[in-house]
Amino acid sequence: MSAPTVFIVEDDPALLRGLRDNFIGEGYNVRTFSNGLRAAEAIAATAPDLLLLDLMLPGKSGYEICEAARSGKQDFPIIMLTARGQEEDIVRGLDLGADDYVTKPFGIKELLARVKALLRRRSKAAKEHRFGNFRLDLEAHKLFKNREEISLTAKEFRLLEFFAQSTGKALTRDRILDSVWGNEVLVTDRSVDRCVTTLRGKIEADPRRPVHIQTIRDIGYRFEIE
Amino acid sequence: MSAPTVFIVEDDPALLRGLRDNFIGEGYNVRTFSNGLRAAEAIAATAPDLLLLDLMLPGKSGYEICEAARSGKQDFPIIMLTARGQEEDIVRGLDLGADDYVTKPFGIKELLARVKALLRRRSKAAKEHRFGNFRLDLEAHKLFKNREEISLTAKEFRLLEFFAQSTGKALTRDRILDSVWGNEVLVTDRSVDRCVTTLRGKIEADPRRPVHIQTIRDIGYRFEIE
DNA sequence: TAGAGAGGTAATAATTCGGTAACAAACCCG
DNA sequence: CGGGTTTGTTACCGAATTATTACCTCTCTA
Repeated sequence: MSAPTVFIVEDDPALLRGLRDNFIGEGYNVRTFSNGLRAAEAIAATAPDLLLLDLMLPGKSGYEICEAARSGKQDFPIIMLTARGQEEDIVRGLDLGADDYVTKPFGIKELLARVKALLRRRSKAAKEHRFGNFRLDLEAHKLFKNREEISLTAKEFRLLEFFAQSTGKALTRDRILDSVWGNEVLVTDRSVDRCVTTLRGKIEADPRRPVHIQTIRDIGYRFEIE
Repeated sequence: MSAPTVFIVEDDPALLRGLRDNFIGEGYNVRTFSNGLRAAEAIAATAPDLLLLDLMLPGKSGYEICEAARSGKQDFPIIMLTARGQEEDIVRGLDLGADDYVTKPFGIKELLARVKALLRRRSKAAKEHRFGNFRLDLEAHKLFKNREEISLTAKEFRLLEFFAQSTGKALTRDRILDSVWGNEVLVTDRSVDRCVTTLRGKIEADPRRPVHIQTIRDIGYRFEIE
């Protein structure tokens, strides 16, 4: 797993350098910007894993960047940097979808801790899914029941992965086909059913009474952790 | 949609009262605790939507509460309250799974903004309708009476959804047929009645005296929250 | 208070939907 | 190529849902 990429947007050169050095020292990949417009472009091109954002910026305000980032498909955590006492700014920033903020002057340790917490939250979920006494390891591309490995075909794996990341939500067959089968146009609804059947055979104690993959008649399926 | 419930754990009585008043003023449901043990019990019994947690507590430390809450199945945001300058505490708290912290003394507006941001993040996805002590979860495609799930057929669900999003309005059978049945032209008015009957059986305490689905003679029906 | 019209509902019938077995096509290895 | 595996399709069955019919009840009005 490669180090997370952090974008830092800050117009005070001294502070920017200090931040960069510290983050690099912690092993992050860092890109720095002192201009809001540039930052916005870069973000649009490739989303960072986390954004550290000064609110007062030349070029484009932190608010705009924050808003733009949130309105798109990208979803990465944002930490705002503000001067002390700008409560209104804070409220507005959090309203726009920032995840956290730090007031200047701040302790670097505190900031690094917050960054770490946000990144951990994020990445923890991405590596594996747990349900019942199963563990779906996305990195290894394997499913375990307790310690024992259960072999899955590629389709089954992708279906299960999709289910797991949509836990608790009703999913129509169309939605499932879109996400799991993609644009292989030639596929019927019943293919989903069939794949569900085989999956159930592997992960349900009693496939007649499924616990994890529940069918919602007339709608589709819903995956439950237990 | 009912107000979120916030638990506040704080041993300074003056501060606790101030917090409670402010949160109630914002329309939250509030439960306060000055003792860690009590708080932990209450949390185990019913999870709040958000927890405001002082770290230094009699009975049981904030860390323990935080850890316990995180290790269980419950997943609600936690905001820690700390005295200024306890950076180590902050790091540890965030590591244990807290989502945010505020250092005392803090501005109440700032705190409220953080609370709002965390709750919004959480509830963003959860589309639902509430009425009486029912909750219709559109995403999961489930109906709950308090904690208990009530099973609905697809038609019943769509009918109820339509009712819920037209709360308080008189609805003719034609209108209902259009919206819920769509263009399946072959359907009689009485099918609506029939479906209403079964729905009433599931959500009305006394179906003879319906509270939620009221009939308007000569017109149709009207859905009421209570 | 009787009668008419409207809604409620039980019973029944029709229909639709999902599960799955069996077969076929595609794919993937060597 | 050729066997094995995966994946998709078809067809059929059983179960659940849903519509209809018919009858009953209630309410409003004259």
